[in-house]
Amino acid sequence: MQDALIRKLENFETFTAADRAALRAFAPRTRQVGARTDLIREGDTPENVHLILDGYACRYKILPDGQRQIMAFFVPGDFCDLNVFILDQMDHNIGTISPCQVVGIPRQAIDELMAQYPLVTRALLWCALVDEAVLREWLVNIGSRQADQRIAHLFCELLLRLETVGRVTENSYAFPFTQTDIADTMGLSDVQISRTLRELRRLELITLKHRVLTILDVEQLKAYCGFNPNYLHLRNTRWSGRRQVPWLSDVQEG
Amino acid sequence: MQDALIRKLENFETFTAADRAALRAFAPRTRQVGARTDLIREGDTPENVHLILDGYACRYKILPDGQRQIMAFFVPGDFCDLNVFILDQMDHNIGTISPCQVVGIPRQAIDELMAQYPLVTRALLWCALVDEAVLREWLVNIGSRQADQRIAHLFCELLLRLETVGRVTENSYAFPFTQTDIADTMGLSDVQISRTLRELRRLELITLKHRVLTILDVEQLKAYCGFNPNYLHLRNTRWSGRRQVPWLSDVQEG
DNA sequence: CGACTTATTGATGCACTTCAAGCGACGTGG
DNA sequence: CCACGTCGCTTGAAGTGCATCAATAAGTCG
Repeated sequence: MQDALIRKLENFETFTAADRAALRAFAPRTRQVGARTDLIREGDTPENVHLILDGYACRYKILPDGQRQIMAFFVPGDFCDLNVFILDQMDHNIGTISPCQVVGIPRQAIDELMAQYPLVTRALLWCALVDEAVLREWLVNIGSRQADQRIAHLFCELLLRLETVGRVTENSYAFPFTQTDIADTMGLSDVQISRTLRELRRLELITLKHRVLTILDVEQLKAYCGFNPNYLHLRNTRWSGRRQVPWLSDVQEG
Repeated sequence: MQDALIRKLENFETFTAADRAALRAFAPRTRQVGARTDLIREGDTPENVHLILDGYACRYKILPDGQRQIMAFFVPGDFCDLNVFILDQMDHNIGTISPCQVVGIPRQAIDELMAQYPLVTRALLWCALVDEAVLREWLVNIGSRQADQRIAHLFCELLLRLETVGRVTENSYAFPFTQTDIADTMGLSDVQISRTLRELRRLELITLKHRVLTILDVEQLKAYCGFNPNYLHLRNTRWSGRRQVPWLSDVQEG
């Protein structure tokens, strides 16, 4: 349950027990953060790196006219600012969506970790690159797809990302976002999100109630939005496009 | 002229002569590439890192329906894939816009450079983070601004980025993009680009002819689109948002 | 020079926004 | 316990920013 990060990283790299132990050493730093709380704000000088162990968070900017644009979602196992923390000043905000368990790690601790554990270093680097690839795909999503495919694409992406950290059961996962959150993510109005969800429900592609999203037909939803998972650079999963490795399937238990 | 990279990096880090020499050592690998030529394609396994010494290039994806989405512009001094090259497989394409001078650097050479020159390493890391910040801002741009402000924002960004590598004279810079290029960047139609440019010309904010863009009133254009340069994380320039340092203003000459 | 690409302009259509009203769920305080 | 306000969602009606289609003009290159 707490090991979302290790699970995710082991998608890229096969760790030794020492590697895992080094990562688990951060566990005592875990703290609980309420929903709708900023972890760091634009203009702040970043001190700690934030790791989400449980719950959902996001990266966002507020424009002069008050408009909010969400640029990333963070789910369990995600670092919010592994890279960003080297910059002198935050150019955006990071805040929680739902209540979260967050680990704050001093940058020095990260440096030491990287100095000692090359496999972990490689895996973290890989993660950072995948995060950037996701950001690129979001640009494609907003720039090139219309509302219904845009939202369907997001649902597919979250399914795969949450699956790698064991947060999916029978194609269902927690979905604490409001329609306004989705709107500010997709560059659409909240009204349009409502209408689009209605359409996706009508097509029997999804259900969404009590903050739980269920994808009724994954293949059909992927086809609907032209989802290509290559940008997630997954390995060892049923979605990677590579040969599935059966002896890793026992990793899947939450 | 060839030292766009060093100029850009010295925006972040003060180098020693040895640092500069190490960077200049790649110069012999320079090759000329024609306009509209792919440097690397989706599906390829990346070998070399590409550095643009002269000309403009871009990062893009092609969707199943043939739609192109441009995700980044590269100008002199930019690495196209400093990060990406660690991934197993390209999830997008990189191609030139205009004729370019490109340096192809084996990843091993980058590793060696980083092992020996910590200042250069820091500067390259910084660059990579700024590139990601630019990507985030593009998402904001497409997601939250309407056509005219979107394009104005791009013009402002290019002005600053090109200024740091000495490619701007009297608020004019080379602009080899077609209107279709801009359209595929902004998630708009090429017709809309044409109309928007007409509007920006009418407002006497810009002129654009013979592939040269001139910004007639920088402050007004910035105000027009609400441009905030903080995401470029510039130092030592008249745009940084920090107190201007008068004795550095001589840097401005192209 | 002729062939092709790029840019411009008008007419029409549509995807999405904005505005507004209503509704249910939830929490708070009297 | 109910009254009340707030928040999130839904739905309709009207408006608009931009897309699409199509024709012409201007620029570019072998």
